Amino acid sequence: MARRETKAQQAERIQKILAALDREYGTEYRCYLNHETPWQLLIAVIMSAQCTDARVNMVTADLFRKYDTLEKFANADLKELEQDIHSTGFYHMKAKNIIACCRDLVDKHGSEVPRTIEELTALAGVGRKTANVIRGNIYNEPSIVVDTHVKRISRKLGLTKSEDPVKIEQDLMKALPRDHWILWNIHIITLGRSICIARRPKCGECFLREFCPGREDEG
DNA sequence: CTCCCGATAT
DNA sequence: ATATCAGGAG
Repeated sequence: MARRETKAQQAERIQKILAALDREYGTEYRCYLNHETPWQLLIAVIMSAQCTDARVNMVTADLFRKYDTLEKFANADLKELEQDIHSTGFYHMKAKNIIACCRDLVDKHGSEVPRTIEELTALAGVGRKTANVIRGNIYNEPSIVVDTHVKRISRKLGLTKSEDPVKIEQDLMKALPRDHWILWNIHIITLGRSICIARRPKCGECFLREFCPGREDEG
């Protein structure tokens, strides 16, 4: 039976992982979803569900020119918006949610994007993951975003054993220093897109290899 | 739990 | 053909 690593050992390993990520990717936050305003980011994140950010950016390039105000989204024609965002997938639900969400922003929030988890998740199409993206990116609130990459890679790195996003978020808050919470998400996405790819992870060329209990030995 | 769903890589 | 993509609603 494999010996379990102690708390101190794990803390030391995490420090090395964070240092390697900072060294490789830098410490400046960057957003992969193009936007100029908070409400644009909110709409982009709603559309990013089960869709690549590159695809969302292709759509928003035209979309944010056509609907250049929050009010235009709130008053958009459903069928027309469905066609406008068709290529992001799940377009019936996303279009419906975007309109309902923007109506709520206009009617109940003075056309501003709210700050709290409760207010954000009360919006149509906004779950915990989207709410945490807004809190971290727009309001600079320390928050852990658990998306598909964070879930997969945090599990591989042995920072959580859970499948539940809320539990993963809690585990990561305990494991990671608060000042790395926001950066963890974007660093792990960067890693997950280039090296720790879901279908075929390139463990042989991963700079976290020696710190990763989930690495696969390739022949 | 199921369903939503197109685009892309393998 | 199949897995995967900055998930969320019912």
